[in-house]
Amino acid sequence: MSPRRSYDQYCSAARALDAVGDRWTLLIVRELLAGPRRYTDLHADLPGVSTDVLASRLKDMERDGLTARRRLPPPGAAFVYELTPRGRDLLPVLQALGEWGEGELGEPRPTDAVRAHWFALPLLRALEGEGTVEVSLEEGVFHVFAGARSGPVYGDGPAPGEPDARLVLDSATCAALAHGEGALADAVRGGSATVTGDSPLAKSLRET
Amino acid sequence: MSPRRSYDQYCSAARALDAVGDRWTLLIVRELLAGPRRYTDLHADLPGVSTDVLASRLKDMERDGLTARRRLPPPGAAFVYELTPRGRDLLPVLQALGEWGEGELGEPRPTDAVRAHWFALPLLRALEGEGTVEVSLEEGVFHVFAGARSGPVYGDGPAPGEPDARLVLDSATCAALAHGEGALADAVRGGSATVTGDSPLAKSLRET
DNA sequence: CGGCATCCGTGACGATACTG
DNA sequence: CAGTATCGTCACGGATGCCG
Repeated sequence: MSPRRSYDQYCSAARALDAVGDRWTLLIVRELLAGPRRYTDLHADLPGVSTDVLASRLKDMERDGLTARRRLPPPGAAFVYELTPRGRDLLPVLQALGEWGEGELGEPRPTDAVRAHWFALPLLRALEGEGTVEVSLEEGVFHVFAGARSGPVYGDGPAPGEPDARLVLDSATCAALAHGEGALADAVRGGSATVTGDSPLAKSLRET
Repeated sequence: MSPRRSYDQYCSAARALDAVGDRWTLLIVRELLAGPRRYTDLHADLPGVSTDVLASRLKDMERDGLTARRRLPPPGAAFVYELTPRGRDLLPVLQALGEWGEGELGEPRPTDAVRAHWFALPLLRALEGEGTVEVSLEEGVFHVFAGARSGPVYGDGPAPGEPDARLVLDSATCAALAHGEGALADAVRGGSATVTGDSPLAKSLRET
């Protein structure tokens, strides 16, 4: 079960760490920000987590109101885990961590796992406006819902329906995007990125 | 030593958790945001941490560039630990955690430790402008440096020198401040808070 | 006395195997 | 597919000891 080991400090940050400070918990939230996921999918996208720890965390998170367990309607009646609004509110925490962590990211190490939708978190900060953007990296395709107020924040694979903009670039450019001003415009000019679409969002992307 | 257990994921949030995801690490950062502290002071303000874990975390954090160990000039030549700029950049992470954690804070539990300067983190977000504010709670006195770009972000005890504003309130009001609009103005009107000072910062406090 | 290092019991973690 | 069971290992928390 969860932190029966509380810090026992009357401090909101310590209370937050009581709930999400355990190993893997925030990474599970990162996965669920992509929408409802099955146990096996979570396990596949969290290399290194053991089955019992994943099961234990999911129980804790449900008890603490971060996630809900729901049975999918047939066919394919499986269980999925999804974030509650309270759990979704952890997005700023993950963004702050991600922003800080970009300073340590560097090049991928040989031992590093990579998933395309992990680039969604830093990309989200760089996006102004609202709309759906589909992003194609060599590592795979994902999509982000900029400005979404409920439901998934991003997702794996192509966007459901026609996106407001399509982005084709390499992962290095995608990582650089979160950092700088004009990085995308420069990348487009340099040929290492392509923006497709005529929505306001696509236009603003070309100018950023 | 530190996370010899890396998540091994090419993701900036996971990298951040590699560095600061260990138990106690972020709470040590919270303490050091108040300025340089000695080992014994850290141990006193982090009830529950064992001596060896504290020593180990401080070593890890120094190795990872989050903190520096410095010898104080005589008299009283002791070692102090302080944040590097890189470590200070974790402030947004702690603020995001603190903001989220306020939803779980509630009333102090009998087992909870309390330190006055733990209220500085949520208060900082509520402060517009720049300047020094001295805050007096029943639990003690602390001060915050709003808009500080280097050096400590807050501190225990009275402000060094004359603050731009003085605040007298109870901890419940202080906790409520971070949440709402006009909370401080209402508290002043209701008599549960007092603002002293004629600086622009004090004026803006009275109006917020 | 401040600043750790050592020892020890308990619990959390990671890997594998197994079951409904 | 979705976990539970088992087990070895390591991290944590508490106490105590050492050393300047």
